Amino acid sequence: MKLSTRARYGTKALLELALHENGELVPLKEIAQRQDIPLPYLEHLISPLVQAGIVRSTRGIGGGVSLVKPPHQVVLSEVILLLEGSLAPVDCLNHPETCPHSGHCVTRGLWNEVREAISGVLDSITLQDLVERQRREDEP
Amino acid sequence: MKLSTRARYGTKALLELALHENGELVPLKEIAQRQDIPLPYLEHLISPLVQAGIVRSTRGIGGGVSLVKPPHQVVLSEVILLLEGSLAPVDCLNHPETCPHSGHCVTRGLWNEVREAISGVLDSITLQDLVERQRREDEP
DNA sequence: CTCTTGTTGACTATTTTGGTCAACAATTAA
DNA sequence: TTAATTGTTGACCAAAATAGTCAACAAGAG
Repeated sequence: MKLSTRARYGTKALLELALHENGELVPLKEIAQRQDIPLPYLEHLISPLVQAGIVRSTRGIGGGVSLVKPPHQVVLSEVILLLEGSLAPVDCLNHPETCPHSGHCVTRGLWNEVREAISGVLDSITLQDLVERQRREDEP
Repeated sequence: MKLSTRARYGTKALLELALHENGELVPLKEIAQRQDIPLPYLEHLISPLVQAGIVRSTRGIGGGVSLVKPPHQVVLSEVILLLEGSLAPVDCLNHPETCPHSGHCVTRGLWNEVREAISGVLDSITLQDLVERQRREDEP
């Protein structure tokens, strides 16, 4: 039940972007340094975020990446789903056909409740929430 | 964020035991067959459950395993914690010393909320609940 | 046109997971 | 007491997932 580094790194990278409010471009190199992420690995994490329309990018001098939407519109469930592939703790929730017992499996119902609990939390938190927590952490 | 087969198989095995109410001994071979678990693998899953006092075992002819406590006293969080090693989606929750930022990391707080959501569900469900769901599934 | 920065795909290394095998211990029945 | 049965343990192995690297390329800016 561990989160992959993709999800962890990706979340931290987006938080970093959200902290640069005005849609300012931030070079991947800077994100990599500030969040301790290997640059070539970060490049692979950013790519799906760009394709999903969460992040936009510009190349060349002064280039970098930034959020497309304001932080309060980026919900974490969307992010984790994208980076992790799924929020389900077992495959049979997304692909019932892979298990012959899906239709009448009691444990499957259990894992479904776990998934809903996870989604519930991640649906309710946005990048803006993380930004505010960070500010509270930094200043008082 | 996938559950290991250890946790999935283990839960199914315990449910199987809970369905044999009276503390009746069930051979591992039977559990393995009914739940589609490789027998030698199941043996390794049962072992920690025996050591944790959740299951007792008897060898020899007519031997097998059974629950130590009645199903309503076996909480799933205990089981999953045992088989999975942890309910935390990231290691830094259990071992803050492994990450230099633990003390002031915003994402860590987020993952902690996820863990609490998972625990909340698993704390509230016992083997007896699963048994009842199974009965409801079987009979009407 | 060259420097910088992002993009892509192939590749590799490491770790985790899932599973097997064999030797052994305990229990029961013949 | 011996043989069959069933659980126990530890070593071992294979496959898959994960994490990470490298190199070639594309596109902007000076």
